[in-house]
Amino acid sequence: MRGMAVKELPVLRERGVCCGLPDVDDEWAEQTSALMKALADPTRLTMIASLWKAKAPICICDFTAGLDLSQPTISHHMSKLKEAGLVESEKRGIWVYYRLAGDLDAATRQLLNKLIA
Amino acid sequence: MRGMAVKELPVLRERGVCCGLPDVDDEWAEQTSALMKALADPTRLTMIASLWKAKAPICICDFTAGLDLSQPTISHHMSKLKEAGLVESEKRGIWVYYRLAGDLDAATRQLLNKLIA
DNA sequence: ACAACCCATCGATGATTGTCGATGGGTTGT
DNA sequence: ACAACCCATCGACAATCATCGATGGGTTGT
Repeated sequence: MRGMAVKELPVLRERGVCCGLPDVDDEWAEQTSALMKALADPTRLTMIASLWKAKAPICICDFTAGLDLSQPTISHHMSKLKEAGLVESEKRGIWVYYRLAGDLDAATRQLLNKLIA
Repeated sequence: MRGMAVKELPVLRERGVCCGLPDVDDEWAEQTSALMKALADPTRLTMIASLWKAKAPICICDFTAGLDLSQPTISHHMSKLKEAGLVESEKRGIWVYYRLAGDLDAATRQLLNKLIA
């Protein structure tokens, strides 16, 4: 049975004619790629993983102190995660705490679970 | 119990001092973000989803015909997926067929499963 | 041999992105 | 009131990226 599918690949085939592709929803692709973009950076992944593991809000000052990047850059990355709907923020005095968004849909949660755990 | 963690967020806190962040492996972040980058495009996501659903090799000419992009662009995207280790290619006559990589690790497979299904 | 076709690569271009310094609003302690 | 601190935003800059036209190697049918 090994390699059976490979053998069935047509060597002769009418030129200029395409068979159908499986249906893939454009909107799904657009939304999902937006989520992937939000996670397509080591710093943002580290932030998300930290919040995931901590299971508690984390002051952004801790990221600024712990990650080797400037404060505006840290703020910028967190802003992207917020824009993607992955995190929420809460101001306490002069500090701002971030946590995973409470209304994360189950699919995204399972995705992060596979990704991080 | 609701909101308990929030109430415990410190309003007073020694300035200039950071608590520890959860351990997040740098190498994990780097590798995972590379995978996310490969998936952070609607066209590439559509390609991966098509191959996933088809469970069979697909001629790249079908992508060129089905997706509204130039042939070099399609080739470029598929090349990125190949570089990321997500797909393999095989030449049959004048056609090139692509399929999901056979040596995809279980974690990546589960990830794609959550992502697509 | 030749024309037609598939596909990868190259070079160019406009858009997006990651990063930082500078700035300013908001809060706290003196 | 004032100084010190946290943080978001702005402007700038280099790097990366998505896209396309042009080109060329490889394959097939005439």
